[in-house]
Amino acid sequence: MNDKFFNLPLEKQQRIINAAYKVFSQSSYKKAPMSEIADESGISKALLFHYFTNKKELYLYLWVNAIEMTRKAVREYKTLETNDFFEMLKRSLLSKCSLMRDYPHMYAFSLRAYYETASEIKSAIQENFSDVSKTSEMIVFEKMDTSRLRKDIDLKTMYDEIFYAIDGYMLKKYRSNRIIPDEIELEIISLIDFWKKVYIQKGA
Amino acid sequence: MNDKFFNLPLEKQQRIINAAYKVFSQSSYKKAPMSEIADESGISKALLFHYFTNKKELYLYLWVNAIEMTRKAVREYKTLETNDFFEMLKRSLLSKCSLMRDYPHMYAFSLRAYYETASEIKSAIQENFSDVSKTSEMIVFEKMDTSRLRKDIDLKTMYDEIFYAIDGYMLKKYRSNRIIPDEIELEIISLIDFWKKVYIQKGA
DNA sequence: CTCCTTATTAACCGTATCGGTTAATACAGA
DNA sequence: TCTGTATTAACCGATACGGTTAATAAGGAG
Repeated sequence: MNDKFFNLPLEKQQRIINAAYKVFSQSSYKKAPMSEIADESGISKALLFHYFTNKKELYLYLWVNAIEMTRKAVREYKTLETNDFFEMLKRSLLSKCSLMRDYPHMYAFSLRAYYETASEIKSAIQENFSDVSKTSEMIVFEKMDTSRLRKDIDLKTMYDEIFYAIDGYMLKKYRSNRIIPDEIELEIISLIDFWKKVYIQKGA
Repeated sequence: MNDKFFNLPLEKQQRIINAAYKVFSQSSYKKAPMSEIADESGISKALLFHYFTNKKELYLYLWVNAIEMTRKAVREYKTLETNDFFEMLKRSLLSKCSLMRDYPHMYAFSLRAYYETASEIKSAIQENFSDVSKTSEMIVFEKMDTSRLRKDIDLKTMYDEIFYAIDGYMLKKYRSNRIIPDEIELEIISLIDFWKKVYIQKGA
């Protein structure tokens, strides 16, 4: 890629990669056209190809960028510096909301990219990701303080169910094209409060 | 459309419309090619166009068909003939699993079709659907026996959260390409058992 | 204003794919 | 062998694709 991209005003950089996140999150790699990304970001296709040598390079840049920014946000929100499960959950989701403010379609992009089947892309993708999600799950389970949680329910199921719900919630938001970080943040917080009420042992 | 389609052996009919459900569930209407549907169902494109006059007609046929079959399955499983919420949920999901055995990609298709933006399609779609999902939610709330449920939690949130989780669960299945009805049925049942344990008032 | 560098794009290229058609073939049964 | 039907290969014009090129616009230095 062309390093001059980084000399662009930050707002323009963001406009371009956001357009790319959007287009790549709505279609598969193969069916997502560069021209649509150019149109969406308000620049010419030629300029887009001036900054990114080809489609594959742009896509992989987006991928690496997404992982990096996610890691950074998780760190900034001190997500793993607590052992209260719901606090951890909250920090994790708030960090995602903050990312969403700058990059509304990054979350959907990541989800889709992980399952991307295009051969040119597939290999480069999956290696660096399985550790991110899998090991973070491990860390959570190791650090988690379970003493205040109900004893009669299976924690793994609870954990899975909560993440299913978050994915389902976000899916609905994306499908209906309502990506409003403030609204999402509020609703997520109220969902977490709901889960706390449900899963924390009475009297604990 | 050509009525001769219905003279085809049922297995072949199903192969064709399943291929169509699959392709239309993976790409938007505009980007889903008829040739892919033909290939996927093992017939020539020309024959596909012989049975369905054009792409739009096929799509709308799939849509009407999906609604009709869903309604039928809900009826067959006597979904609304109980007022136990979890029983209702179970019947509703088991009916979907049974549909999934014949039409694995219908669920994903319906979800996507509802939010389809292509102008040629949009108008024809949304009218007949909002009643299906909205009023069924109404019916559930009207019929629902809440006496055994925990009094300290908000029922609407519980309802929403459960359906988010189911959507999130199914999303994962589709993304990872694991549509195995028997497996899904088992996992769904165990999720429902989990919810029962969580939401039913102790001692009720 | 002139010159030079850099940012930006319109126009283009060859190829692939699209929705849809046509004319010919394979196949069945009488 | 004839006849009607099921099926497809080959084709059509249009469009969209990834990527390039050559020219223009913009900006800053002298």
